[in-house]
Amino acid sequence: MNIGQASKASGVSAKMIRYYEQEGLIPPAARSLSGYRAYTEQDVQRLRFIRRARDLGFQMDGIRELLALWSDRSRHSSEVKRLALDHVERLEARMRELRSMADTLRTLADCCAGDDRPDCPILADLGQDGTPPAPPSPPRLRSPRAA
Amino acid sequence: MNIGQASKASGVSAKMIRYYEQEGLIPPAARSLSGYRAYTEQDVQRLRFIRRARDLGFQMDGIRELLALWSDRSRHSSEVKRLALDHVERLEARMRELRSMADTLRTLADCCAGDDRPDCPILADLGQDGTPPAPPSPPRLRSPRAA
DNA sequence: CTTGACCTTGCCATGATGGGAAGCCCTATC
DNA sequence: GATAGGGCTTCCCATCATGGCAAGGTCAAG
Repeated sequence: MNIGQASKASGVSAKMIRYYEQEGLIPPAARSLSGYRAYTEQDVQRLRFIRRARDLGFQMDGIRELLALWSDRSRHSSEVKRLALDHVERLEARMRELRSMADTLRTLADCCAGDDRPDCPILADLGQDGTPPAPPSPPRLRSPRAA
Repeated sequence: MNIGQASKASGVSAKMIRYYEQEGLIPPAARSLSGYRAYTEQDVQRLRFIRRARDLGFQMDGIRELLALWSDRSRHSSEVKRLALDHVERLEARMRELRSMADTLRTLADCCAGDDRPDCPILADLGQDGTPPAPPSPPRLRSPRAA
């Protein structure tokens, strides 16, 4: 099977197949006399594994570890599980970051009239020194003593 | 104010300040006789604006638009709001992607014993052909007519 | 004047991916 | 057998935002 067929069969672009080979994620492919890379069903299976892992948000290093465990018949499933759960934690940490951004922005947008006037708490906030939008802060009372 | 001070005051690294200048996000800084960049409070404020926007997950293009609106005194707040809400949508779309990955992985991990045996549904799933773990699909009936 | 901290520019690297060029190979069709 | 079109090869470049490093100029304090 040439690289084009392997690409279609695995869902990994030919470009990425060559890249994975270069990075050692897959062994160097066999070559035909004319230098074309030749793939077996087994190779394609490995590529599919990589694609599935990538779809789950793993990156090269994580995929490398998964592949190592995959081909290690004396592995302990606890190792795989730990890798997976660690990754779930990373994903969830990232989600929390995004949630925080989205919440902040949504709150600001809720305070924005969204009409044809220029006044906008979103820009006002971005242009401000501090970090938070506007806590309770009853805008400047008479005596700034307790500020 | 030299770039170091501006960096500290804005929370943007000197490296990034130069990069933003090169990319046109901020105007070319004034220069001292010896070629050092010189910043005013106003410049620092613009840098802080950029940093805050970046912290909210905007990238250069979005920041560029926000900056344009920021310095456009005839802007309509509706434009700003639209930008903000569009970005909230992008953030939430990304969160949904991550959620889906995490859920899939969590489900697989839940099915994994996590002991010292090698059997592991996580690896088994990654090594599989199809995308989902196991739909109903009663594998190959007698007549593939209707396939 | 020396030292050390700061600034300058320029180049390189990241991670995963795509684009494109120049050139070779294979197959089908005439 | 020649030609056309598509697939393959390698190599280089670009992304986006960021950091690192190196060589050299500048400044302030001692």
